[in-house]
Amino acid sequence: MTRKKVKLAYITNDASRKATFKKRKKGLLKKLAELTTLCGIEACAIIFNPSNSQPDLWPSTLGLQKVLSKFKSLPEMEQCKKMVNQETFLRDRIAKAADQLKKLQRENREKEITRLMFQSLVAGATPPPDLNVIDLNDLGWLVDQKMADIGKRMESLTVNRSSSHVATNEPSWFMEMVNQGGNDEDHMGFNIGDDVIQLPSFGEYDNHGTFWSNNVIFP
Amino acid sequence: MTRKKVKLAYITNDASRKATFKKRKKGLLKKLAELTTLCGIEACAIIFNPSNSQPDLWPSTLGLQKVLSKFKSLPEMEQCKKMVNQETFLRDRIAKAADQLKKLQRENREKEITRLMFQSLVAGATPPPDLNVIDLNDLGWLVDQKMADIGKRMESLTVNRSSSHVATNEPSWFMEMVNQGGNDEDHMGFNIGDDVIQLPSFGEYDNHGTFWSNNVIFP
DNA sequence: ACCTATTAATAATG
DNA sequence: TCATTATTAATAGGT
Repeated sequence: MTRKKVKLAYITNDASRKATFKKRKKGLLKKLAELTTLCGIEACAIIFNPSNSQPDLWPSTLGLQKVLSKFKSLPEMEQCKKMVNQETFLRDRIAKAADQLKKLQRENREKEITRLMFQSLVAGATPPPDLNVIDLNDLGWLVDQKMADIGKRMESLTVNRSSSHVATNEPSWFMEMVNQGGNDEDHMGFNIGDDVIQLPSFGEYDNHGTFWSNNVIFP
Repeated sequence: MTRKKVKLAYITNDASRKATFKKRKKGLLKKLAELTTLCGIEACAIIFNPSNSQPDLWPSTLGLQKVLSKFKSLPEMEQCKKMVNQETFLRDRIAKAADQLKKLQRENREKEITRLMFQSLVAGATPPPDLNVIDLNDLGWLVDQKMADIGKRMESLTVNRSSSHVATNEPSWFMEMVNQGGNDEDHMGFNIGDDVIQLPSFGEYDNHGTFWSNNVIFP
């Protein structure tokens, strides 16, 4: 979980696997200790270690025995309830990944349409060749949104012309376009001659009730 | 582990404890699943849940039984070896905390003496009233160090007078004093009239073999 | 339940 | 192996 996002798969390299095992076992047992302390519960763990023949146990043998006997004293039916198995975990993980994928796809779609919009604004630019109905719909929606934002902005400027403080109801994407400072990463842009036009990123701050077509495409 | 550093103690508030239990149990089991996958080992956990009577188990009952029987089949002696108990964890944690305390105390000492040094440099400043022998020793040592650094810096400037690139053997604390840009936090300073003099922070970059008295005071 | 600021865990490296 | 550091993951408190 650092320097690199680790793939959840058996680590084939012996040294790495051993090192990871050591670190993660330590971290896991620490977590378990914290859980029992924080929540005042009983719990135990048995971790077999192929290179040691003896398993790592937590908590001490006595505590472990206590938990085990308590567990064994439960009727079988009770033991099976509330069971958490690998399948549950995998389903959970897949669902999460799918959610994130969907979110990213929506973001990408938004950025793509935004790029289209600005591309279309450039005088003499070749029109994007392959716009289908869905693209055009989204593009139209986005343009409407932006125009509305600009309208609000103008109104705000008119109303607050004499006041010195910044109006609070400005669309943030507009502010981002105005304030071009800061880091250039993640920004889209295009060139006209030697001028670079910075486009806003329309990220998290652009939450005007998104209604993108890929809500349908990726339900 | 966020928004606030949590104290490792039983959570008395019922709702908080329940929420924490839920979150942490989930995290713990995820870690356990990862450990088994990454390292190709067998492990299990039993977590009793006071509000549910049924314990949370991992992995599925079958896997758990397998691990348990494997464990029970070991001779008692083997079971006890490699045992990790709460005392070990507490000792570990205490040792770690003590180390960090020591480190911080050393850093504080260093900053304090540095502050003294610069205070003493101000013309007409009232001399700090309660300097004992140890303080004076450290102060003298620090002054010697800084003078040596300054000497090196001057030499470096003399040697490299005509070259345009920055000499690499400059003491970093000196560079920090010269380059006053960036954030002001963590810097010490004092005023003369309306001028603010920024002092360097002597943090991690000031590792000229520190030899502070609190090495003795806090062994 | 979800969010995000913050702390904790840890992969890679020396 | 141990320490460091850059990065990701877990999660406390709040909505």
